[in-house]
Amino acid sequence: MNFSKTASYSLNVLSYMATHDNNMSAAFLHEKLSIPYPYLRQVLTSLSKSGFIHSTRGRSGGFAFSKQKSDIFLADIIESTDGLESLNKCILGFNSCPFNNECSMHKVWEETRNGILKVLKSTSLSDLVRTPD
Amino acid sequence: MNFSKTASYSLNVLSYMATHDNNMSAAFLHEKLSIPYPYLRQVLTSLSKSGFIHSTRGRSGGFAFSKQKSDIFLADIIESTDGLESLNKCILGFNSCPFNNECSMHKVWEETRNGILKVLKSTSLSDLVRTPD
DNA sequence: CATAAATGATACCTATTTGTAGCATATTAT
DNA sequence: ATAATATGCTACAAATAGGTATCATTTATG
Ligand code: SF4
Ligand code: SF4
Repeated sequence: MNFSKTASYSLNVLSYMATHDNNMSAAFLHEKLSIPYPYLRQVLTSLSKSGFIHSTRGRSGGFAFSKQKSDIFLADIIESTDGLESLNKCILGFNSCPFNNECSMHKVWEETRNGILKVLKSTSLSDLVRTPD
Repeated sequence: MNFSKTASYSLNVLSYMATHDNNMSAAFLHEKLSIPYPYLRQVLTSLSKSGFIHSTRGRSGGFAFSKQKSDIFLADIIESTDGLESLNKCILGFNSCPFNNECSMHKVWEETRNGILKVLKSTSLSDLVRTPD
């Protein structure tokens, strides 16, 4: 009942970058966020390939946003890592529903997941900014 | 962003049993729910050990509820499989929050997860019954 | 130019989850 | 009694997720 580590690390990295701006190296992010360095490298590469950020190589290289922070929504980040399909499954784990979509969980779960989706789709990285340390 | 297979299978099995009553064998449940038979066996044993159901061995054995269906809440089932702690983590994946618990996701996520918890804690197996096939 | 500091790419290892197999034991029908 | 049909137990295998290690390439700086 939570996102994968990869998704969490991605949110973590991007939200940190969004609130501190400018170019950041993997080594710096590793130090700040305590994400295992080699794993973090992979996550950053993958975020680059997804188009959220881009890299510059060489001595003072690192990663920076490729798009406006206001154009990157949390749902985009989850979509690129875990996918969002899981939010459309029966919470009881049935593949074919024996209750004709009418058991007492159905509606309430539908509303909950729509709520989650709505928040993820309407919150961009620029919306997160509050009191960064 | 969903429960483990073990948790889903457990919900699936128990909700099926709740709406069809009486003693059921693993073989029968396997046929009805298409859960891999050996895995299902393990799940059923584990649900027995958790006290939701009990088994009787031998030729006409199988599994039946040990408690009133109205006393088994979905939250109990999730607790015994995946645990519920995951619902208390920062959605952005921070261990120590750099936003002083004030980023724009915090409150909304808190409300969402409290909503999920509330539903899981207030829905018992007997509440599920609707139009079983 | 040489060095240091960065990413690109990729192969590998480890832990967890999911799924399989087999034998022991219990109970019922015949 | 014996066979059939159950679960108990437990070891193993496969798939996935999480994490590590290495070397090549790029670029700024002295
Ligand atoms: S009605 Fe209940 S069992 Fe059927 S799909 Fe909806 S949540 Fe699942
Ligand atoms: S304020 Fe935001 S980053 Fe901090 S714990 Fe809450 S959700 Fe996580």
